[in-house]
Amino acid sequence: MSRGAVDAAAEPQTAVVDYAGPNIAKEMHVGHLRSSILGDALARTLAFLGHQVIRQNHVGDFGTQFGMLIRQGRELSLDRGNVAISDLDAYYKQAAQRDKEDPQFAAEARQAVVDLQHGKPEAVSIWHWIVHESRRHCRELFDQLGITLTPADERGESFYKDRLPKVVALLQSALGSGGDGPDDQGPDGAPATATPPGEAKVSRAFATVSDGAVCVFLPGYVDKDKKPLPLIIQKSDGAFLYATTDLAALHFRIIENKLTPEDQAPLNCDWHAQRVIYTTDSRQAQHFSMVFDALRAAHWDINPVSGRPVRLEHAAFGAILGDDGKPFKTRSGESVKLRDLLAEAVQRADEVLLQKRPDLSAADRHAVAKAVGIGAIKYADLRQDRTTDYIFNWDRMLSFEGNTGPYLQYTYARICSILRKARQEVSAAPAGAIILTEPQEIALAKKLLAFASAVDSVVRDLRPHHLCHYLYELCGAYSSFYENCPVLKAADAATRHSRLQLCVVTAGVLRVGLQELLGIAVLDEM
RNA sequence: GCGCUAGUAGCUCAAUUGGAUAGAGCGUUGGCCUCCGAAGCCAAAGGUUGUGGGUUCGACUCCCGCCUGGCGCACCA
Repeated sequence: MSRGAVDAAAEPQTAVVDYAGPNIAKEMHVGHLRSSILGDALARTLAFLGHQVIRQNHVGDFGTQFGMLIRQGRELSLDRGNVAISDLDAYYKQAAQRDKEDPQFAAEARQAVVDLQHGKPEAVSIWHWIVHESRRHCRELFDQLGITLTPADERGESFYKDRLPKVVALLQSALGSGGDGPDDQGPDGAPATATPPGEAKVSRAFATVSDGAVCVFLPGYVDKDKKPLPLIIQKSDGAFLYATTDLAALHFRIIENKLTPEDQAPLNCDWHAQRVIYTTDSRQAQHFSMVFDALRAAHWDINPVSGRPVRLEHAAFGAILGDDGKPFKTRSGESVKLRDLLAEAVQRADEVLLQKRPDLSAADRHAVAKAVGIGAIKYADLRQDRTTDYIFNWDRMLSFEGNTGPYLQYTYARICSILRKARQEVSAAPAGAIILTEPQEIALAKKLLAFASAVDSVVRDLRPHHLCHYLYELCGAYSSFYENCPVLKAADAATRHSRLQLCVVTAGVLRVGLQELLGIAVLDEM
């Protein structure tokens, strides 16, 4: 019962899960929570079903903000290898403050960007140091959260920087006009290009220059004045943008599939993605819609191996709100640091355990508190339909009652308790049939059989809350069974054995579902 | 203004994608520990699914209008 009777997918796919990583110059905050938890649950579930999953942490590590950070870093040059950025936010704020107030600092910061982009060793060295420290910080939090991202999964903006000019050039060539490429007219009659009169001759080109910026015009997108809305891939000053990097990343993941000598991150398996999933908040829905459409228009969405279109999905999610229904912030209006949030969860769980389990040693209690506190946060997030906003409430998620992480963990621990006792009493586990007579036994067995379809709906719709809902109902079915059907004290040996088997299977499904698929730790005792 | 999204019990959320009497938890009320972990179980009360039309044998779900909230809409990510 190691898989809960779930078969591997008939047609395994190569799927990229892009966790849409944090901006590396700042400390991680509550805004990164859903992306990490959701992306990881999806990656874990896809992998469990036998798909080849390529996890990607697409960190923001090459933006203009690095200019001032590098400039700031120059003053910490002594023993840089031993200096840690203990508080990235403070460091960032300090740099931003000086950038604002000190014109000379700002000028040097701008120069530092150029230095970085030209590979000047001094700037690159400081950049490496900042990135290294940030990476350490991220890894620490991912470890705490039980996120399966590793350093090898990290490809940020810097990874794609050398590919951006080529991407723009390719999109500017006639590439998109071949075959059944985009028409010059959108379906609603809107022109597919907004090329100024002087440049009208490039109308067959796919990407066009408008107001000095390289743009891709796609049918169906208009701005406030009903004029065609471009996807800008190169600014008028020559700089590249988020959309450029996303297109370059998609091109790399689907088509390119090879490294250059400069690339730092390894290519640990054959890419050529058949499915690409982004977990970012819903505000970016239009951005991804346009990027995907641009990719399709360029025919870059065709997998070179299968010749079939790649499944491109934006697993958008809503905001985390405070009790007042407004974005979750600290009392002083700052964004909540992820580190503080996790610490508070563990602390609160520890306080509850102090009441419930005064017999535990401090060390044991803390270990349980960690699993319970982190699990509570993750479950509270995953149990909600990702597309909607939800209200973050400590008391609700940690109440240990009702549809919460702790309740599911508790149910699992209770089963384990029975199994421990059974092993003590049973010398040899006899093979035998499961006999279903009591209504609670039948209900539990039926529930167990529904596991596979719950898992399936997670990857079909990218909705882990279906699995949460299922696991919660399974726990309810088990609890009813537990109340009404004695296991260890069953009337006869066959019934006892049968019920023990039901316990084993239920525990197996809970362990797989919670721990392996959702990334929520289970405990034999709590 | 245009687009996306949401509105379901006092509160927080579901509803297997159009199926039978709209389900849970919290809270409220009442039961169940000499019995495998009561962080549990059983039961009750609580609904004109924002609103007005339409399609359908059948609508929380699909279509149209309206109301309310959130978000987005040319060189940020």
